[in-house]
Amino acid sequence: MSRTSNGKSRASGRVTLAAVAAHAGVATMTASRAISQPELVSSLLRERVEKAVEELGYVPNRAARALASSKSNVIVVLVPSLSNAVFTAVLAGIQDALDPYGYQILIGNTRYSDAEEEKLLNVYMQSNPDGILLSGLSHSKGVEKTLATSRVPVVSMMDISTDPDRVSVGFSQIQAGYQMTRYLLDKGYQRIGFMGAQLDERTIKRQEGYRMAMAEAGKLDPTLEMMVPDPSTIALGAELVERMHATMPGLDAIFCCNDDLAHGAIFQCQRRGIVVPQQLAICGFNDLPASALMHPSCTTIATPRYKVGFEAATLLQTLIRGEAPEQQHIDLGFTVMARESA
Amino acid sequence: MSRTSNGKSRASGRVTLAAVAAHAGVATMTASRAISQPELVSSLLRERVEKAVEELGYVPNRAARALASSKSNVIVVLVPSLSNAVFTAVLAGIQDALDPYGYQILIGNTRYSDAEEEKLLNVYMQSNPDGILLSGLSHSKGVEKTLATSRVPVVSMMDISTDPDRVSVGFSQIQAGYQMTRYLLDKGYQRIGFMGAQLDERTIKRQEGYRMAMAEAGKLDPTLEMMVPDPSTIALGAELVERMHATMPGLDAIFCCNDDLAHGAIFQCQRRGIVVPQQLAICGFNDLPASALMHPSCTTIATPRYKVGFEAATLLQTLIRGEAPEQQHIDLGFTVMARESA
DNA sequence: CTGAAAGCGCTTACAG
DNA sequence: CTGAAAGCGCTTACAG
Repeated sequence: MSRTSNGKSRASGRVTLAAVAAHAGVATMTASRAISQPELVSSLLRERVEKAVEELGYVPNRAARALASSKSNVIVVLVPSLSNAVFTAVLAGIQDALDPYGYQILIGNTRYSDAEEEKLLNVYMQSNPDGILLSGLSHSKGVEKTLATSRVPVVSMMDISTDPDRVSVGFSQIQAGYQMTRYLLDKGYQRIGFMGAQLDERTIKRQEGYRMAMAEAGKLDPTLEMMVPDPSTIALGAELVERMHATMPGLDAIFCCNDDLAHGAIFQCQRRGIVVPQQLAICGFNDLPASALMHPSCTTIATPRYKVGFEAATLLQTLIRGEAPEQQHIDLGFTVMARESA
Repeated sequence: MSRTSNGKSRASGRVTLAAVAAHAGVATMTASRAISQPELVSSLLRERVEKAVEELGYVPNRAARALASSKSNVIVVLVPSLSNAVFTAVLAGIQDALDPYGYQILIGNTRYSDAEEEKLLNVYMQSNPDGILLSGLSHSKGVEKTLATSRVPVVSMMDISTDPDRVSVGFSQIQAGYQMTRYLLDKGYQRIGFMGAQLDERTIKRQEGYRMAMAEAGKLDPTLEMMVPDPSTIALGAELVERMHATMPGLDAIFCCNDDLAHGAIFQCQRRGIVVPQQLAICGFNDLPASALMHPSCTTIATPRYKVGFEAATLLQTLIRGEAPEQQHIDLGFTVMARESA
């Protein structure tokens, strides 16, 4: 009806709340409430507003709402990889936990780089997020500073911290590395190698657990460790098992820091006629879907990645509401999956 | 300096552009320009503004910028899955193409549901996106309507359309299904089955290509098709190969609609002692990393998924700038990867 | 339960 | 090259 259009308007052309209100014959304020807090509006006016919304095809402007309310309803999630099935499962858990609450999730892929993480965080801070989910416990000084000055609630995922100033959801990467190695030792393997790639925080901690167990058994031998900075892939696992087999005499088992490497190692052994586990035992970490089904099936550690995402997002909401969490650090544990390959 | 703080302020507490300007002794407008279009500001003032930004730790408010400029710098991407490596590769391509231009990417996971896609799109429209990237060519009426009325540039990914009102980047799913089947026929296989899951648009089109080739060869037989709506997984491939082998007499090859199913089928054959490809040939679709490395290696179709994302995002930017694209439909092709399993 | 006014933090459109 | 004014489309904080 009352379409004000003087040539020099800056209006976007979209239907505004004011237009809806005019159409419904109420004040803008009433239209706003009818949409956001309908229980505060009489059913008569509420229905008129709803009808106007429908007829005009009104779409709320999120930027305007965020600016006026200084609540963005945005949650930032930073993960090291999107191609790694572990983190897509974490994301699924986050989405399922947040879905009913109308948050907009901003996903940042740090590509395992602290510098990239810092860059992404700084960009995402422009969106004034209500909360932040981070992967891992160790971050750049810049990230620590940004988080400290912004006072936005943060939950760390994948590992568990003991820091009273932090909130974390995950499991002990060191303990998991330790238990996998103990499993191999208990099975009687003598010369157990460690295959690590990417060299991110989690790889290093699993290696630390491996070393603890090996030292405890009096079998620690640094020449049995193969650590490379390349991204973890099946192809790399195939290549490294070849190198380890050739250069580490007497090697009878390999603890691969994740399942991709382990699968590649198993495939390569099949191709080369090395019988797994009789000639060489192989185990991995994460329990990806193929691990249970490949032949031989892959011994590994099952990790609660979906649950990590779900619980972390749930905990973050508690913090956003300003409530104190029941637990600041939630240990979701892990399970050794004994299968055919080791 | 001039900190105005009367008790009833609605200010967020964050450092504003106005504060930066005051600190630098310039007008807000000048501070704005020094940040967004520095070439329009004298170096003297520009440096004073930069210093103020640094000293105050200014973080721009993206909502305010979006509202004032009615440019969101947001690009919406809707994919059917985040756990499927195909779409994470597409996303990587999109991110690499968009990264230099400061867009914020809003990723929506439709979970292979048209209804979910419609819901997500409606929510994301509130962010007033500059452009939209969609997966596939077929969408709900609601989605079509929203896109038509909003007039936001859209590029469809994964398949190629011929519709002059659309813009698309991908390859012909039908042709790829046809060529894979022709490959099997040329190899001499007689009774070639089709294993399809999820029953999404792409599965259906690959099946269509399979049927074309089989009919052409006079070998089309509907009893050789196994179609189930469940999500495609390795476990499902293992289960379905078992059913097909048991119920389809004389079956000598299976075209699985994707690599997950094919890998599961190959693993299961190994477990059951069915020799691949001598007793049963298996091929897949997409060329996931494991396909080249597993034993036997998996014959499949290599798809340009990273490139689809990259080119689609590049094309979208052309549309956003209001330019006419050189080509409205970009066919990136595909490659039959002949390996050991078929 | 309803509404008029002011303001969120920026940029546009002018003017000089 | 610089700046004062107005406005983007909502919500907050009041008042009635």
